Amino acid sequence: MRAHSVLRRELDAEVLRPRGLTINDFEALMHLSRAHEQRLRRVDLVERLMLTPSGITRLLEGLEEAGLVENVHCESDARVTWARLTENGVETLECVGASHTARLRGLFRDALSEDEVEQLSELLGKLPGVGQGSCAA
Amino acid sequence: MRAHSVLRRELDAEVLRPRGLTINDFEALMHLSRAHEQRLRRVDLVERLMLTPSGITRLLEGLEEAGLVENVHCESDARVTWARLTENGVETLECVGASHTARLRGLFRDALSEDEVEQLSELLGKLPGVGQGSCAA
DNA sequence: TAGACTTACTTGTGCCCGCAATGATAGAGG
DNA sequence: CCTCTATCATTGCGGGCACAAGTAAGTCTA
Repeated sequence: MRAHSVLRRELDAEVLRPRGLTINDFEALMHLSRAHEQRLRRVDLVERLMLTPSGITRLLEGLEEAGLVENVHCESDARVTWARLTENGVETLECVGASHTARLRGLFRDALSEDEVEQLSELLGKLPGVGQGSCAA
Repeated sequence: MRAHSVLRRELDAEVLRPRGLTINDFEALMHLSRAHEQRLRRVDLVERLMLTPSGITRLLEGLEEAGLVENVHCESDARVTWARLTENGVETLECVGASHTARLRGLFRDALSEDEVEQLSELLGKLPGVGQGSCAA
């Protein structure tokens, strides 16, 4: 719990806040950029970010307003609306991504060896519900 | 990050919500119960719970309203107001505490061996800013 | 094909909490 | 004794997110 608080605050303050983004904004962009055709359904983001559907709706509202993401409605299933990364979104992610992940790595590397990071990752992965789903960080 | 989300939600939903408490409420009570004379300054709670002063103020507002904590003003330093566990607070903590910590342990024990829990704790403790301060959980 | 159920998403509401600004007290130094 | 700074705490404000309820669309069953 403490570990999470510390890391989250650090990342948030140093890298994202200056650009007006939150950690979840960033992770959403990250997942989109890796997805096929840079687009994902709401439900997919719900699972990947561990938020509720309503949280995702509001998060994407903000991202769309910022011009980083756009809505594309699906032809085969009218219930789903794709969230797709815009050109602008790709660029922003490239700018922010480097310093974000660098900082993240830095925080761990400063404190832990390569092996220890590996161990930690493995241990946390064993916790219930954590195993599946690739993590942006 | 995923690990934290999963655990937190689990604990919150199963044990605390039915009693109208949050995880931070619970941890505050926990720290108070261990403290000398069941009382702590705001700043001490700030550090232990990793919240900001304003967060602690509001949190204690709620606990006081619920009758679990009471304010006692310090004679040697008029700036500080002790937060002290009430009789009612002690009882509530005893009721909730058992099932909460049991569940917490259960979540880890199901997934990790005793040694692994130890390893995990040690690894996380190495992260910057996490080391100092005893954790309620 | 009608009705029941599931799935995908949105909206209203409210809580928790951080940030910035403020007040109040304590201690240090001239 | 009187500032000046550090420390403890609270308040106004806003954002992020969960919960509950609602809508729309797909799927299954008879």
